[in-house]
Parts: sequence; structure tokens; C-alpha cells
Amino acid sequence: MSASASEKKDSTTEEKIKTAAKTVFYKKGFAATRTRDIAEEAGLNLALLNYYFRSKAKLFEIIMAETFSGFIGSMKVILDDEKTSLEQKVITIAKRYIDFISVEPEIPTFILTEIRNNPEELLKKLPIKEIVNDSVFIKQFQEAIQNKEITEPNPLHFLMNLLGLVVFPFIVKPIIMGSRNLETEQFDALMQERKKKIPIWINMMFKA
Amino acid sequence: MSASASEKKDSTTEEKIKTAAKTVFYKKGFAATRTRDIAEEAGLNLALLNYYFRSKAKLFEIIMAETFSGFIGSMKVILDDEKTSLEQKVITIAKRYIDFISVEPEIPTFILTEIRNNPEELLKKLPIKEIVNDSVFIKQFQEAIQNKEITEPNPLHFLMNLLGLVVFPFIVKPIIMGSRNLETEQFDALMQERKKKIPIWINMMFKA
DNA sequence: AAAATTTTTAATCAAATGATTAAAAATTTT
DNA sequence: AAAATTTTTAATCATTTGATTAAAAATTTT
Repeated sequence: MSASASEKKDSTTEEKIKTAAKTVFYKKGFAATRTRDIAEEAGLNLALLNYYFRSKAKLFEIIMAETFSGFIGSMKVILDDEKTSLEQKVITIAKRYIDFISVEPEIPTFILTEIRNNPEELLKKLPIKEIVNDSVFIKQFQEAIQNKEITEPNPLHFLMNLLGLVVFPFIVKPIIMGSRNLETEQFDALMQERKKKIPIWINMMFKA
Repeated sequence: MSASASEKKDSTTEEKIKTAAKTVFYKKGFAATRTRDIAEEAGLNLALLNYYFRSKAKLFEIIMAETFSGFIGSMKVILDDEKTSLEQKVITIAKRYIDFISVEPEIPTFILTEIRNNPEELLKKLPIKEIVNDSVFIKQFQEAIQNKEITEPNPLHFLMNLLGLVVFPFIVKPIIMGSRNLETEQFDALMQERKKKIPIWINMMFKA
């Protein structure tokens, strides 16, 4: 019945709760999920949620933190790699993120809606400013501009376009699938295509 | 105190409620808004919501329907214009949607999260399939491919990229602003830039 | 202006929901 | 295996929240 994404170390009930919480929170968001939904998804007694995690809010915070660090952390690693060129970074981001999101397609919308609901609180926990501004990526971007390899001077446009091309289709997945009667496999195939195409598109957009 | 986007025909209490409902629903989504929030935002007695709209769900349905038809309807008009070329359509979409969303920046995330929460129900009301497949745009796109003016054969990639470039920045607006300490005006300026740049980028990506 | 109708209000209800508690069951320690 | 500890359960509580009601106030009709 239940079944969700990660079914590995669900040995302990604590893990069972976290896995179930992830599934339900991802799908419905904080406000719309009932603690009873989580308990049912986990096949456990409702009181166990409070026994192990004190409150719905605390449980949510934990899921949120893990989700964020998984999502943003890998971005930081890629952007900060001294060994890869700008072009290689684009290839890596497209590939890794499409693979990553394909496994948990609900994550982007989840993150976006929860940031909307609580921007100050959530953003203060994320060192986005540092990740972007102090990154090897930014250095390489500025060099590329000086060397006239790139015309667009604003790295924000570059990043927004890249991430938009990667993430946006997942966010509008229900619309896409509805617009052409696609099955999940066909949608996934579309995203696989995009792993190759996005770096090419980015090059076409920005290469001088 | 309250204050929101549209403050025109707020004469009747029915209109006051709808305006307040829009404001709150857009910002918090269906599940997280309390009918009391709406009443307070409108400066009205709580019972009036039920007097005029029967229930929270009915009120939401009305707001949703108006929001959708505003958003999708203008898309249909643009895509179906026999008089404009493919290139002109891209220019129009970038311009009109960036202007439109700039006035009500919460709309994209609102639509996306509510579609997530209720895909079947909401999508069945929207003739997306027809709008996309029977449009002048699709005809023109296929012609452009036959004439080898465009290399990408799949119109979904074209539309996803175009809409992603337009809409995605608004969805991640809090992150963008946080990442560089931008003020709202600076973010808006970025979006104004994109009105010009997006058509150019689309050309670079797809023009043979 | 009296009567009828519509709109607004304060009070209240009932269901949903996050959380607690005390006892039972299972597990670990001695 | 007895005692102590940890985990699980069923029952219940308290608050929140969507909705209703009956009376008051305002407006319209006669």
C-alpha cells in the first residue's frame, strides 16, 4: 500500500516516520498534511510522531533541513569545483539535477512553496549568498566576461536560465503531461533529452 | 493597513471579500489560509464569507477559476493569433507575461501549488490540450521545422523553455533576492531586462 | 413612515487536528 | 527470570477552524 521513494534503512520506527513524513510533506506541503496522514503512511500509531519528534513542526523542520542540504549542498560542490570549467559545470548541473529530481520529482515544488510560506525563516538558514558569491563559478564567469567568451554580464541571468531550464519542467509536470496526454515514462524521456540539450542551449544563449 | 493589489471596484462587500480572498489565497495557498484571515484582511465579519459564498471551498473555486482564465486565457489569445509570426508571439508572451506577473507576483507559485494539490480536478477544467494542440502556434512551429528555420522538433521543449525563462525567476524570487541582497525594485528591473532578452535567447537557442 | 427585505453581527456549534497521558507490551539490563 | 527501561497503544484533551443561527441593523419597497 504505502510505498514511497526511499525504502532502504526503514528499520527503526524513527526512520519509518521520517520516510513517511517526507512522502506526505513533499506531496501536500506543511499546512495540508495531517499528522494522522503521516502516521497512516508509516503504518504506525499517531502518538509515536510526538514521542520521537515532539511536534509536527519539529518533524517538518528536520525533513526540510535534510531536503535543503541535499539540494543546495550538491549545488555548492559543483559550483565550487576548481577543476571543472564553466561549460563542464553546466553539463554537470543539468545531468545531476535532472537525475536527482527525476527520483523525487516533488522536491522542487515542495521547496518553492515552503520558501514562499516562510521566506525569512528558511532563507536565513541557507547561506545562498555565500554559495553564489564566493564560488569558483562566479570567478570563472567574470573571467569569461573579461575574455569576451560570454556576452551576458549578469551571472543571475545565467543561473536563472540554467536552473529554469532544468527545474521548471518538473514544476509544471502535471500541465505538461495533461497538455499532450503523456505517460510518466514519456515525461521522463523528455527530461533525459534535456540533459543533453540544456548545455547546448546554454552555450547558444551565452557564448559570444 | 490591509491593502492589496486590486483596489478598484471594492465597493460591494462581495467584492471586498473576493479581493481579500485573492490576497490571502495567493500568499498562503488554500490549506494554510483560515477563513478568519480573509475576513480580517477584508475588515469584515467572518459570517459574511459564508453568507455570500457558502463555503471556503466555493470561494476558493471562484478565485481559482478567475485566476486561471486570466492566466491561460491570454495565452490562448496570443498563441492563436493568425496575424503574428512565431517570433512575434515569443516577443508578446515575454512582454505581456512579465508585465502581468510583475503586478501579481504570487500567481505562478499559487497556480503551481494548487495544481499539485489537485491535478485531476483542476486540469480537467482547463482545455490545455486544445489550447496547445489546436493553436496557430503549433501550426507555425511545424511549418518552421519543415522550412528548417528551427532545429528542435518538439514544441514542448520550445514552450517549456520560453515559459521557464519567463516564469521561473518569479517562482524563485525570494531566493534570487536573498542571494544578492536585492530590493524589489532591483528584481523588477531584472525582469524588465528579460523582456528584451528572452526573445533573443529563444532565437539563439532554436533558430537554425 | 410602516412593512418587508437584505445585510451584518455576536455567539455558538461541531468536526478536525495536534498533542498528551496512563496503561500495556516489548525489550534490555541486572 | 526478575526488575528496569523503552516502546507502543488506545483513549482523551484542548485548540483551532469552518460553518450556522438568531437577533440586530441597515436598506428597500410599499
